[in-house]
Amino acid sequence: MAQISLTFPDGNSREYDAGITPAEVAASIAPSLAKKAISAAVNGAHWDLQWPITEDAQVSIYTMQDDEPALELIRHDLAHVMARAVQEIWPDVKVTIGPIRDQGWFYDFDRAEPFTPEDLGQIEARMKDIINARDAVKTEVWKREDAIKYYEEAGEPFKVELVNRIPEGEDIRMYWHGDWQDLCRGPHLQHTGQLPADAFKLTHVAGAYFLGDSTRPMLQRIYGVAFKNRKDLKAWEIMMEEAAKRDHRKLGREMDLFHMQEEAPGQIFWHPNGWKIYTTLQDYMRRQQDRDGYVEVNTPQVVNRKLWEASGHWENYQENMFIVEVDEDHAREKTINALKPMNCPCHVQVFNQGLKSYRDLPLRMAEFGSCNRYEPSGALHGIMRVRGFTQDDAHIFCTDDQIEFETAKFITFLSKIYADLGFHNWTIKLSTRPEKRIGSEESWDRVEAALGNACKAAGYEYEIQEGEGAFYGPKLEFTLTDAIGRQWQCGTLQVDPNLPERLDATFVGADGAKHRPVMLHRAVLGSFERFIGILIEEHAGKLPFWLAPRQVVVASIVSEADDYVAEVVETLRKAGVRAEADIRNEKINYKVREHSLGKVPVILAIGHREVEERTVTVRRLGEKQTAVATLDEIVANLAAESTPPDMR
RNA sequence: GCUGCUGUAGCUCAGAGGUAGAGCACUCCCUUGGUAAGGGAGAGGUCGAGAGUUCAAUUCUCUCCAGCAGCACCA
Repeated sequence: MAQISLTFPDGNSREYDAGITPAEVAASIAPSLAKKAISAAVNGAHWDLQWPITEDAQVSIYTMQDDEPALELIRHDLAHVMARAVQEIWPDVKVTIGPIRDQGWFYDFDRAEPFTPEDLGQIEARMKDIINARDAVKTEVWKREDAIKYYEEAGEPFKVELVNRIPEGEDIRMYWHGDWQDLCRGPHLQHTGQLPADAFKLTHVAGAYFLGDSTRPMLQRIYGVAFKNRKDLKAWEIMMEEAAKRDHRKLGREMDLFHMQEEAPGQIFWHPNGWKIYTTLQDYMRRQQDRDGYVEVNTPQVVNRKLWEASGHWENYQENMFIVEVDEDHAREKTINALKPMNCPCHVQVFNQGLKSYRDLPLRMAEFGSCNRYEPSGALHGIMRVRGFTQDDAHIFCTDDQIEFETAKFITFLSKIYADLGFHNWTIKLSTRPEKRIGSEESWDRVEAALGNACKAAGYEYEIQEGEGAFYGPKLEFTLTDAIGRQWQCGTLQVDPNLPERLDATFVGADGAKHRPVMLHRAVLGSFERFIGILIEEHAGKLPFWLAPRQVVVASIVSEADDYVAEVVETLRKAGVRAEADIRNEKINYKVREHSLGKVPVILAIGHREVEERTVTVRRLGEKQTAVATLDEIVANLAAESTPPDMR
């Protein structure tokens, strides 16, 4: 038999017979290692202990000490164990796929009856039995015909389809956990006893389409999470509770920011507190735009379908537009209009008024554009995904040659805004030409390069998303990470030569001839509604002082202080601080509790002492400690703090 | 839009085939209290909407609406 040379992490090499498995290699090193081993790395690939090694390779044996492979295997093996448990309890259930995901895994089943929460408990119990049985995991590579025949006989139509979908030349690998069998690429653990019986949890059931295809029947998906030990599972549970505490829908109610109701699904009734956040943010954005060379416009809400037909939106997005019909009782002839779902066609109309010269370019046209989209009911989510929203939208009309400079300028603009708003952790993704596209290869080459160069010029790295661009041009996406690690795609810049073409936008060039401008669609926040939702969750409601809708409550301790409370409030307001009085007949404990829950950043308490000394006792949200300040001091400090970051 | 679940007072939730309950919030009274709930009294509900079964429906059934979780979607 041929010999191969395996090199280990410590640099030593040993000769083995070709076809040796990592399990045997581990045994040759130490019996204890063979027992502890979970999988291996062979030339960097994650390798099952049972897979043969046929050529010289770098090999390392993984144990549960190696976090990444350990978690991958735990979650993946648990997916199989769960599917086995389900089929043991309900033999008529059909299995489909069960990949790992996030902190756990899911597995999709076809079953007439819905799974109930009680079923999940039963499945979990059975899974623990399987783990305790320490069943061996076995694997084999099968011929396609054999696998198909096997699944046909087993009555597993989804598996037959999955086997058929495996590309020619790829192994068709079968796995067994005990007697239970599944089609799987692997790798897997040695036996089910390597799984932690106390560090996983089935979280919920939901519908999911087979292979994500909404034209196919819906399956039932069971989600689970798993970790290496009980402690990590607990930490995850605490993290979930933390996320629930930050939920903007809950905080929106508690802080009296907004509400939504049945009569206007997906639309927001902003209360005074929430609207203060909104207008403060909008004022800030307007200042940034003004400074960065934008002009601001405002365009109609209800626009005749002719424009949407010309722009191409009618054809592609009619289903998602709010249609407004005006009938003959109201007008001479019936007209069909749509609430604008986006601002760009209207901006082209503004551009098209009068002749534009190359000297007018780049023309940066901004609008806080109120848009309405008929989003599918299942997509709605608090104020994050709504049917009525306002974009911080702008279109930069420019020449091809100006794309790179304008993009770099935009990235710099966006980075300052994110920094001002407290987001320092964000990334750029460049989406390149998709399969279905218009335009020449040369122009795609040029524009993709322009975007990439612009990122570098602005000093940022970017990640490429192959084939994810729009059919008419590439785009940049700006994704920020929040305080608890969630990612939000907010900013975007999209190159569009198509719409100017469709709506016949032109400018007169230096040569006296008409030319076609290109449009850069761009947004920093995305929509105010969603961004405010993100801000609320990022800060768990404790917004930075300048954005906090209620900044200061001046609370009396005794009613003799009422006049001085009024004076303090008045003085703060004159200094530009949002202050209000609380002179209710309640104890200071009660007032502190209530305003703390309302996330008011500063409470000024006023009793006899403060009245006499013309001071205030300052209590900051989240701090137990109080401090005494003179009225002059506190007004000066809070006025400074209330100043938006760009005006300091 | 799809699958599943949910809808009872402003909020959080309990409840039962015979037209409803708690805590907090609200109003009034007492209390003037020094940093996360002082005490008492009172008021408040077409039980999401419509239809059906029944002597009787908020409760059971169906349809619709909305919300929640996930999927699909996100120009």
